[in-house]
Amino acid sequence: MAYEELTSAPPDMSKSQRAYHWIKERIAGQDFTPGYRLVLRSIAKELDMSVVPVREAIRQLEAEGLVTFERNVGAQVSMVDDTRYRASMQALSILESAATALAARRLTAADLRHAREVNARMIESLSDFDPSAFTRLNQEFHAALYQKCTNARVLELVESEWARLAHLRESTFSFVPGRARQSVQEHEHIVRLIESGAPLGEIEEAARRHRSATLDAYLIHEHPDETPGLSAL
Amino acid sequence: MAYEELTSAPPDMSKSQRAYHWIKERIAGQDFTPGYRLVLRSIAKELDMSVVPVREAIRQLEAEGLVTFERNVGAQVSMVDDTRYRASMQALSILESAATALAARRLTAADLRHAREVNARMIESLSDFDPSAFTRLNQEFHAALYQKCTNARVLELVESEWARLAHLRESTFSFVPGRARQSVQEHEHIVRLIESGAPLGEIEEAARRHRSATLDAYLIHEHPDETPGLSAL
DNA sequence: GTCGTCGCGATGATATACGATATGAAATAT
DNA sequence: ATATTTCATATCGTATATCATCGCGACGAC
Repeated sequence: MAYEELTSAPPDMSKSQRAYHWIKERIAGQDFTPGYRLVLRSIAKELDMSVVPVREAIRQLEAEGLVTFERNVGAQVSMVDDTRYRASMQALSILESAATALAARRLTAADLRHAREVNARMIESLSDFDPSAFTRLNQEFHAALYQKCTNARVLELVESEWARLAHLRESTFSFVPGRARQSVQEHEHIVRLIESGAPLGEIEEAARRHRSATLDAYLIHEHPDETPGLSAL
Repeated sequence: MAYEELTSAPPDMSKSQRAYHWIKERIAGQDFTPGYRLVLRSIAKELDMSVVPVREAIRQLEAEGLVTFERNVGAQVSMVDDTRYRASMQALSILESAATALAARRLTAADLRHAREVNARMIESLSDFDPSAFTRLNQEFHAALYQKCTNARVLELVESEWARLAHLRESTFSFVPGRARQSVQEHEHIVRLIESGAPLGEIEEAARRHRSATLDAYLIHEHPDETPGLSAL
């Protein structure tokens, strides 16, 4: 295991919280991939603490859905079968579009400029064949739009859902030819709607359609046999 | 503390899970009201176990937002200030309306009949001046509509948000004169929409408007000074 | 050769013990 | 009289130790 103290230290952090963040980062960073077994004693040893704080950390992660715990067997990074992936995506779609609408009226000209700039860099990342950058920028773009959501709880839910999908962020766009470019156009469309002061309902609908289209593209590409339109709504 | 073994026992349940459910029920049942301090030792003693499982349980509840933990101080049932209450209500509104739409096509004639029956009992509870029954039936009605939601994740989120609001279930309807009756009518309207195979978008919108109206009624009644329409969307 | 059983090692689950920290009340100084 | 310090107590945080359970492989019976 290469890096160690990257998480460095808010020195006043309980061990259980340190464990929590450490594991979470490892999952997000794909060091621990779905199915990876989290062994209490090993992690405790690695972090130089006892097993109790580690247990707590893992329980928290379980409550967030990143980790699955089976009694007397142990914990592992959540497997994401296709059904769950779709479900989570749709939940994210519902929540994020609402958050975007709730944030729309608060976005300043500067915010919109920033969003457009990110979107422009997404186009560059396409020419550079850099899917990883594309994914990162995509998240940044969306965050820019929903960040100022007036409803703190909805914001929390959106971010928690994002975290849950983190391990497979990479996979979506790169697989579906043409979808990325279309996505960038839809982004511009949403920005225009916000800019023009369109009704919130319209903004929400556009944001949701955008996510649904992504999911549909994925589904059609991965499961051409199934009836499409699963992401209806 | 009066009752004890109501939770009775799936006898094969880990102590930490037992603690988890026990505390959760107490919160839902208003034995532990917001602000109540959860003392590890006391709970452990009460449940005849050590503090470790109790800690774990409380951490889980914290992750769900029912409990707040402060380091070296302890845990207490989450305070719900007004801002949070509204935020959670709105989140519920967004999620539940989506869940209802996602369930609509799966509801059978029997399901709809059941929903109507519950709604009828709500009217009775009004003549009986039984707000507690009204509240319970209200939840039952809504559950009947969203229960068959095709998206398991969205269903989870809805129920988690419900739990989070559980401690103040009682308070909403009884306070706002006339709202209850109007609510029952809106219920009937939603059932009709589902029955007639209306577009999902329309069903979702109706369900959301229904919840928003409830929240608005509450806000106007409790905070007549503020600008209404906060629940916009 | 296959199936079942027994036992051992790995790992989780829980208990107990001790140290750390916060909170509030009493004591003291100004 | 008030502010500040001290100290006692309640409570949490973590480590260590023990018990329970699971999974797997060896062995033996059929």
